[in-house]
Amino acid sequence: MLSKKCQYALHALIYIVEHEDSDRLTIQEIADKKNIPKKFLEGILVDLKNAGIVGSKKGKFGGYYMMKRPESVSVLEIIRLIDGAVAMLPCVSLNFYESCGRCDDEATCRVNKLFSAVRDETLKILSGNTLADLQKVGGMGKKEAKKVLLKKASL
Amino acid sequence: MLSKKCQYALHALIYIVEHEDSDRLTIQEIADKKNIPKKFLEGILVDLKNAGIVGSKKGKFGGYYMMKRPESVSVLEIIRLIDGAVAMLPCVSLNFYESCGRCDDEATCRVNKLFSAVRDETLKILSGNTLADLQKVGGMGKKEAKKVLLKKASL
DNA sequence: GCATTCCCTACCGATTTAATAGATTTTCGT
DNA sequence: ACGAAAATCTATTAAATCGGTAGGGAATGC
Repeated sequence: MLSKKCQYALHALIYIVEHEDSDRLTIQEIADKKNIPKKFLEGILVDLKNAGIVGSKKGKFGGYYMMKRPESVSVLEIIRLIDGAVAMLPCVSLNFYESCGRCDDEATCRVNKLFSAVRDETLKILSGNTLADLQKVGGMGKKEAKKVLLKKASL
Repeated sequence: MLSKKCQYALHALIYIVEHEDSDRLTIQEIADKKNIPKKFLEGILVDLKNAGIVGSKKGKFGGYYMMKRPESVSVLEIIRLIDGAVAMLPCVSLNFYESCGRCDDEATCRVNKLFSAVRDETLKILSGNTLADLQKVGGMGKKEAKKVLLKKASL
């Protein structure tokens, strides 16, 4: 499961992308519209800012806006930023690897093999789709959206 | 991430399947061989027993053994039993659904669509492979194993 | 009867999660 | 210069979860 923090981050980002025209969005507005605790969202946006994904302006008429282009921000990078590992086992994680301590040889470990496969399939989808891609599937039906999201992922 | 408990459960089960010939395996032996805290493993095996996956015998020369056939126990069912939801969001979980409270309509929610796709791909692999399938990929190389695991999953 | 083994209930400490509080700094309009 | 509005910083908290332990009880075989 993604943490609430990560879920909030994704929804907040999508909201920001959706409203790129209105050039400053306050924490308060995002919190209200997306039903996120304001103070909690505050910290999330700082993380996103430190990662260079959004920018901010202080003071009156300040607020947040996209820094990177939506088509260059993958969902994967948000998850890794906020939650860390995506893999279901530490010993198959690419970015947060740790030995599991149970198998003496990972190359022959059956569990390792299975969850490596799961990881690969998951990463394909999460790295292959950006905030911009999510915008596009907005109006589509379930089936069509899935097809598009998976096609994107197989590149 | 799977919990340690779930990782222990999978490794323990695989060990039991691998040693089906020696007809009783004690907690102590499994704990030693798989490097799992004995007392912790105790509780795990009770869960697996209550689910009808393994059986046990008390007293001297007692121990654990497989109750269900390895080819009828999917990895998915172990995970659901021990950890619960597999999906990355509560609102896309089939067995542990909860509303996320952020989107007013799940049918049009972009996040929901994306993680539904991830869930589908993940479930295909985890439900399509059993403890017996894991045995088979034991000796294979990475590439070959992956191919087999994914083929199994596409049925 | 005794050793062995599973089984049950309870507990514990550390960490993480989700959230809140309060004070500070920056910025803008007037 | 002033005041309102906004982001920012530091600290704290309450609750839940995780990983693990303790200790006794119950069944079984010799």
